[in-house]
Amino acid sequence: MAKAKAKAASDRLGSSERIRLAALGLFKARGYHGTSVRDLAEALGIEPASLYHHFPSKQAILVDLFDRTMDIMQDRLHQAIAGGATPAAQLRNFVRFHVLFHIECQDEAFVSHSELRSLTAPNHRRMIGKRDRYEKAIRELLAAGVRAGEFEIADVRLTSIAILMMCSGVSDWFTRRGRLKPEKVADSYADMVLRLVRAR
Amino acid sequence: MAKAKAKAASDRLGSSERIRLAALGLFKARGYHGTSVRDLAEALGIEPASLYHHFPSKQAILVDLFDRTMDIMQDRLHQAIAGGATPAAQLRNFVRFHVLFHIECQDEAFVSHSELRSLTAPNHRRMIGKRDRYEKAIRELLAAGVRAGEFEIADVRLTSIAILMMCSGVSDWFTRRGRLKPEKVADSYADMVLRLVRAR
DNA sequence: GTCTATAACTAGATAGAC
DNA sequence: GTCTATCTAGTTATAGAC
Repeated sequence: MAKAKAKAASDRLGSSERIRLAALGLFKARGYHGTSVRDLAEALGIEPASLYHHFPSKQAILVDLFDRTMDIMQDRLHQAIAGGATPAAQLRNFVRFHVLFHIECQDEAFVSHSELRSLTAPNHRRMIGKRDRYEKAIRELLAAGVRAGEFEIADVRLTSIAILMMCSGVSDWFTRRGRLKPEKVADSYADMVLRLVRAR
Repeated sequence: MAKAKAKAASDRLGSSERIRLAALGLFKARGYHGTSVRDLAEALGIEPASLYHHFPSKQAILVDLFDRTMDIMQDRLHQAIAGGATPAAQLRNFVRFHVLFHIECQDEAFVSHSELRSLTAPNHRRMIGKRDRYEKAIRELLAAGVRAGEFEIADVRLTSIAILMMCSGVSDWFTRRGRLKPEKVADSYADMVLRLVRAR
C-alpha cells in the first residue's frame, strides 16, 4: 500500500515535517477550509491540542507550506535557466524544470496555487509578491529570446501567462500510476512550448 | 461602482437567480467551505433561514451552479465546432469559444474547476463524467486533424490536456480592467494553439 | 417568501496535568 | 511533546409564526 509506505517514511521525519506532510495531503484533497484541525490531528494519530506545540495556528501551517514551496521554486528556477546557453535552451530548461517540479512536488505546487485565497491579507500579499517575481523571470526570458531573434512572440506578457498555466496544470492531472513518466511529460511540454514561441 | 451596478442588475432577477449569483461570487473569492450560509445570506440582505426556501442545502446551490455551467459548456462546444469546415478551423473555433466562455462566464468556470473537491461523492462522480465527455470531444478533434494530415501531434491525449489547461487558465487571471479585450485574448490563444499542433 | 428562535453539532484555540 | 478537558464562537439546518 502507498499509504503504509508513506507512513513508514514519515516515521523517520521530525514532528513538524510529519505535520506539514499530513496537512499537505488534506489541504490538497479537501482544501484548507475543508480540513479541520481535528482532521489533521486524526491523520497524524495525535490529539488536536498537540498540534499547537509545533505551530501556533492552522494558518501558520499553511503559510509555512507556501514559504517553503515558493522559495524552493525561485531558487531552482535560476539554477535551471543558468544551465542554458541560448534563450531557446534556457526556455527548454525552464519548462522541463517547471513541469518536473509540478510533478515531484505535486501537492506543494497544487496547494500553493489553490489555497492562495485562504491566506490572510498580509500573507496573501507576501505570496503574490513571490509569485510575481517568478513570473517576471519568465517574461524576461521570453523577451530576451525575442530580442535575440530566436522567438516569434506577438505578446510576451500573454504568452508567458499562457505557458505558465499550461505547465502548472500538470499538478492538476498528473498521476504516478499514469501512462507517462515524468521525464517524458517534461520533454513533451518543452517541445510544445518551443513550437508555441516558434523557436528556431 | 461595479458593486452597485451588480446590485441593480440583480434586482431584476428572480430570488433563486440572485442567490446563485451571490454564491458564485463568494465561492470564487473564499471557496465553498470558506463561505458560510450566514455569509451568503448577509450578501443577499436576508436571514440564513430564508435561503432554505429556495435551496434545500448549501451543497444543492453548488451542484446547481455546476450543472448549469457544465451543460451550457457542452451545448456551446458542439455549436462552436460545427461551424468549422476543416479540423484546423474547428480547433480555432473551439479555442476561441473555450477562451471566451472562460472570460464571459469567468466565475462559473472558475468555481466549476476549483470546487470539484467540495462536491459530495455522487455529485463529484456526475460532474467528472460531464468533464470527461467534454475532454473527449477535444481529443477527437485533435485526432481527426492528425488523420487529415493537418496537425502534427506526438501525443494527442497529452496535447489535449495541455491545451485545455492553458485555455481554462484564462478564468484565473483575466480581468475586465486589464490591457486586453476578450476578443484579442481569444484570437491570440487560437494562434498559440495552432502553432502548438503545427497546423498547416 | 421572509422572519425569529433554536437545535445539534463542529470550529479553532487554550490551560494546565503528566 | 502529548494528553484531557474545556472555552467561545461559529456551523448547517429546522420549526413554526407572520
